[in-house]
Amino acid sequence: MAEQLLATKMRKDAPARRAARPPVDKFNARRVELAEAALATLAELGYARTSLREIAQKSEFTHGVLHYYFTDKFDLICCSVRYYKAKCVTRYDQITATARNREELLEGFLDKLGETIRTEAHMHRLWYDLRAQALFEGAFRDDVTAIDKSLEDMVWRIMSRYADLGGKQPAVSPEALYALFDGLFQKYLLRHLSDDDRAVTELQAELRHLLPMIG
Amino acid sequence: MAEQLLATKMRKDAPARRAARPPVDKFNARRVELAEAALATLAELGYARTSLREIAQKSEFTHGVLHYYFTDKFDLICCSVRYYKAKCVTRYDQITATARNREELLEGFLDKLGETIRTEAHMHRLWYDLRAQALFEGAFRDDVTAIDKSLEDMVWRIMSRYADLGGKQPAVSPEALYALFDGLFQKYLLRHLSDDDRAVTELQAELRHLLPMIG
DNA sequence: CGATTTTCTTGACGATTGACCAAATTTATT
DNA sequence: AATAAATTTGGTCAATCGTCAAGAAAATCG
Repeated sequence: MAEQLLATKMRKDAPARRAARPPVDKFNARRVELAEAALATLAELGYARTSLREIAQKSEFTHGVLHYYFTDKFDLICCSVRYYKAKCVTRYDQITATARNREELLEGFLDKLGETIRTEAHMHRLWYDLRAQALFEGAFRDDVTAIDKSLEDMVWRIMSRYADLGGKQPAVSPEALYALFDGLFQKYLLRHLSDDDRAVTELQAELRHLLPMIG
Repeated sequence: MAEQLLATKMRKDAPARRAARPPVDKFNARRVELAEAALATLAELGYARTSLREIAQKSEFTHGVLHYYFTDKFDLICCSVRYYKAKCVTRYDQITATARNREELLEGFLDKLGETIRTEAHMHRLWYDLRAQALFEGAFRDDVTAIDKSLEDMVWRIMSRYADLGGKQPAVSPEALYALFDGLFQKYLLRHLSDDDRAVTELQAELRHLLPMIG
């Protein structure tokens, strides 16, 4: 899972012993544990109201330990964002790989989409929050851009397979397709979080109507 | 311009004299003035780092006056958001009304689009920031949803006219069209703010290729 | 077991925040 | 001009922020 990318802070004595086996990435394991607490806090409160003390409270440690594992708040949040990425981009791969016809792929995709918007709405809103922060804070831009690309690829894999199962080619570019999906998802996520019970169903209906037109 | 919508706080003696002519909305005029300062601050710093003192510093007043015209920070920001709306949604109406053929409309639209993303990038990123905040803070949701609808209508007016000039009908729903435009704009705005000089040109190229396919 | 290192807690710091208020000032009314 | 009302100032308040350092606790090792 490319833990190496998460290690932006090194323990002081790391270079001394390179082959020390068991505790090699106990350090990084704890970083990931704290990053998870950070993600949970960010998803609940949003970037603007997330403090280090709140994050620590969601973990099993006190606030001081965050500065032992991370150089500062940016380091922690960037680590969280990178960790977040890995959990998202393979969400539909199983369906894409196993679906045997267009119907199966479409309905499998819409099911999974509905499930994630219902059960992980807070994580999705966090993504849109962080992407907006990247418009202001340059420190987030590389990570956000990379995640955007991963999501674009993910959407393209689904659409390519869908078109392929119909012997067609997608009628739009990968970036236009992702823009469309992303824009729709964002809109219906807001409706869902506003307690609109029809939001998920109508998003699925919109996509069910849209996909056959695209590929 | 429906200033009434901006008046969420009333002066104490307002009900006493209804027909008092000149100072009727001097109160609201100052609210708007402060809302403009708030918008400028939000566009520069983002929601997360915008404080009342920073806003006051961008105005010609001190921070205490904000609590004279607004009940609290939410009241001020909501007022700013409503004020923001009026400035955006008519941006392309002139071109839509005067264009005499598809080419003229398309190029006029793309010109205006390029101009606004270049000169008003900070205001655009503020919009995406506030829309993300609405995912967390219910107090923003009604205003954000209303603005989203206004923007959807704006995009639909352009597309309808464009299709009409070609004797066609738009091939997608208004919401799908807006989702597509919004998603693309958001992506290229990030690129533009990341000092990617090709961002605006490539956004225009993408849309130049896309519009003829839609209507 | 004792020594050493790693990990974690605790409390403090300077700065900043939104909110609030009394007094000073300006503007309008009589 | 005198009075009243509206507006603005500037300071205070309690709360909270990120950061840091000193030392307790736990783990590791000779």
